[in-house]
Amino acid sequence: MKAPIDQIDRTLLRLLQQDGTLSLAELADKVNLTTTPCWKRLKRLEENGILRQRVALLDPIQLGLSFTAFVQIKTSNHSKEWYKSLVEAVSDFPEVMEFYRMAGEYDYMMKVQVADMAAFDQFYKKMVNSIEGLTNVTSTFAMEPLKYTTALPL
Amino acid sequence: MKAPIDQIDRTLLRLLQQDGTLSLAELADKVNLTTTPCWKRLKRLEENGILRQRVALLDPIQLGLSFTAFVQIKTSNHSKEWYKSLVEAVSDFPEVMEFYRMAGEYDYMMKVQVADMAAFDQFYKKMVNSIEGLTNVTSTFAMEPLKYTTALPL
DNA sequence: GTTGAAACTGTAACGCA
DNA sequence: TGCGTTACAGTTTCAAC
Repeated sequence: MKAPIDQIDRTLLRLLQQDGTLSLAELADKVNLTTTPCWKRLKRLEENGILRQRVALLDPIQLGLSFTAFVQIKTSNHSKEWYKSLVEAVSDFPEVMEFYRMAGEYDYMMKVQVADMAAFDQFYKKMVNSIEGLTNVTSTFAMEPLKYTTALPL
Repeated sequence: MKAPIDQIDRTLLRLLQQDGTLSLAELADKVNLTTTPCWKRLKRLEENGILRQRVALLDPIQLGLSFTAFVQIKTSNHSKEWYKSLVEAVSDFPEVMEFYRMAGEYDYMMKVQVADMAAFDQFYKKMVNSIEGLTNVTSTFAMEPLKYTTALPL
């Protein structure tokens, strides 16, 4: 069940997180296997959830969603119930692309992707109004994206 | 050359950024087209760079890379040359998954993905030593990832 | 790890509105 | 110009070796 990941698996993962269109034959070739054993490895990686999903990445600029904001939150309520409702509420916003519970001064941080400042303002009001118990909310804005990758450093 | 994106295109993009394994026939079915026109739309979206790439998303936990840090940077050097060398140097670190020039107190922010605090410390030293002109570097750490998606809110 | 065969997919030429 | 029909080549999937 819990088969360890060897070098070949890692290479396959590295290749696929860079280019998900690689065919089985191409992948097999790059790791010096034939298609079947390569295919079995991929199946296993999918079953184990190491290969979580395959997705298309889109261009935020051409789609008019190039405004990135980071919202940091402080709260005085640290109960489990409040936490659960917060996570649910925030996760339901499609504009929130990342959300973390943080160490340090702020309790939570989220990355928000929207069209422009006006759209962010709308989002902000919507969010703050729908969540009780926030003692401090502060936003910072990205002026220019310099790097974005989904590839883990394997 | 610059064909506008209609509702069908948007639906295709929305579907593919959620699940990149959908076949042409499935996609065509969901937007009430046959495969050929659907295929032509996808080709056009790829050519225009709206559909930028297809990738596999991996599980950071199983790969032992579940430590997320945000590093914020201030600089006194705002020359173009320094900026260029900074962007290049930082982008070359595979641990840096996101990097932004920011408005507000800090000039730059990056998201760093590594194994653990020890690995982060190593990365931190490596980075700070390889970049001149940083007047202030501060790091905050994620204790728990609550949401992560690559899907733009279309 | 290999072979090979069946099912499915992507690709493109061709007509039709 | 955009869509549908059809056919062919390439790919994935998987059983048997």
